[in-house]
Amino acid sequence: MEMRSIHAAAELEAGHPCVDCPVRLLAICGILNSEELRKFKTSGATVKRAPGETVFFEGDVASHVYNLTAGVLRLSKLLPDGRRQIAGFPFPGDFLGITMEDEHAFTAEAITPATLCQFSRARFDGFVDTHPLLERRLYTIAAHELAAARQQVVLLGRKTAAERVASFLLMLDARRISSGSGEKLDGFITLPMSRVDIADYLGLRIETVSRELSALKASRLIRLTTTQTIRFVDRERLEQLAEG
Amino acid sequence: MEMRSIHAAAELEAGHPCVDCPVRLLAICGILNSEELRKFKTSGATVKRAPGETVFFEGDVASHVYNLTAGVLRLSKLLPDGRRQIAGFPFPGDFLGITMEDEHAFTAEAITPATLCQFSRARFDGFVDTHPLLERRLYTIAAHELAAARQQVVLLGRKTAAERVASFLLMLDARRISSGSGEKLDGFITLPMSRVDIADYLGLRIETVSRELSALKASRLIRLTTTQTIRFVDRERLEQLAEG
DNA sequence: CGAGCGATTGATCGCCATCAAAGTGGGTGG
DNA sequence: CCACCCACTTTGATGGCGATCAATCGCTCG
Repeated sequence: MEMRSIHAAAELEAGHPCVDCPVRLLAICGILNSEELRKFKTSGATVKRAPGETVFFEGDVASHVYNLTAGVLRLSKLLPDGRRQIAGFPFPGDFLGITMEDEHAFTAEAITPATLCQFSRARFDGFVDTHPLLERRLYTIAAHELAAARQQVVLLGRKTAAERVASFLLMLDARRISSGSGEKLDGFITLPMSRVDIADYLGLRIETVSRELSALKASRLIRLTTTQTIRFVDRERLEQLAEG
Repeated sequence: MEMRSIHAAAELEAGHPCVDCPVRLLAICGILNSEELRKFKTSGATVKRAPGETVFFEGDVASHVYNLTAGVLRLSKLLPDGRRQIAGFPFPGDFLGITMEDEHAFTAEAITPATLCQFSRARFDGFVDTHPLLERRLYTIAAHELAAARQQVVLLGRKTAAERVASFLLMLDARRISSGSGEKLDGFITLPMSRVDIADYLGLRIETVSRELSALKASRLIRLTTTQTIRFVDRERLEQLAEG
């Protein structure tokens, strides 16, 4: 993998914006060779967002698609009275823009400083038409997101507060992204999002999330190094709890 | 549409099993011409299931994919202690088998008498490889299912019992399938599933579903002709309720 | 050092679950 | 044809989990 990464970078001319892309092989671009990638890239642009800033709002015309190269986002939807549900936390390498609708169904906001590759949807669709492998890749991504969404459906429909929090921690660990540092310390996870975001993802209130984390700590299943850093002490019991 | 249907049927040799398929144009096969369809079909088989019978269990090796041609199914998952969550109700024309995993994540069972076209996954994948339009169609289906799943996430995470039931009725109406009869009576819907199934889809208990339906009836938003047949009396207020 | 925001902890409330019982309808056998 | 049965649904009474209201803690930044 290390080898492939170096090799792929070498294929690209110096100064090509994708040379340094940290998620090049992870993301949809990973299946394109350098010549294709150059053509692809010319139709795009790099955009940055500070924490709290929005990439697009629900209801916006879905005129672009994005590839997240750095940082963490949240995908959320508001009910008329202000209730909020978060449908997911895109991480580096994730693709935004799988929809058949004209408008975005969810708002995408940065949680940490974020960098995205932006492409016009029309141009992107045209590019996909001529690259079957890219279409295949999109299908694979959609299938994975569908599986994740249905997992969240089970969590929200039938799990208790304690089970939801346990499931969430393990899910974050499975992604194994230590936001910011990029390191992968075994048995540790960093929570890039606030308690409010966690609550809105799990269908709970912030006080309940806090209480359940404290309970997990008291039961010696986890340890809270800082508010944002969690160490797994007894992963097996955590997994049992998460599965109900 | 009527014309196209007749024309398409005429292209097929007599006795071809797809001639009479009621969802031919709706389903994935709709994009294939007759020659392709014949090759495709030879790799498949027709299977039938009575209400309550299973098409596949969660955990089963996903050795086949299916196209539902008649009837209604439920996609469900059990937690170890018996809690059940239903992730969706496949209707005629729906495709089953979007997954990148080796095993099915959900159990698929018939709610009404059901008929499915079954294909070996390996053969199906091979067929998809040589038919980009089919791949495109699969991506479209996956995108729609993802949107539906995320809508359910919002419902389960943030809506009240009354809002969930109202949303559910409107969602069924949007599909506009009167199970069994195939008729589309405006302002009526037929519920092919039991109260238990509705409850397990909405993350509620059966008593709560029953109470909320009674409350909607008392508020004159709906009328219950039979337990399985619902008439919309005030759709606008129902929609307001459903959106929170 | 104080202001301010996010997180935690405590006290109480309310929605939906649970427990319980009665109503309804469809199928079967006498 | 009717009586019974059984499963499903509805309605009623009570309870508990997580929400809400409220206070304090603790960290960051000015």
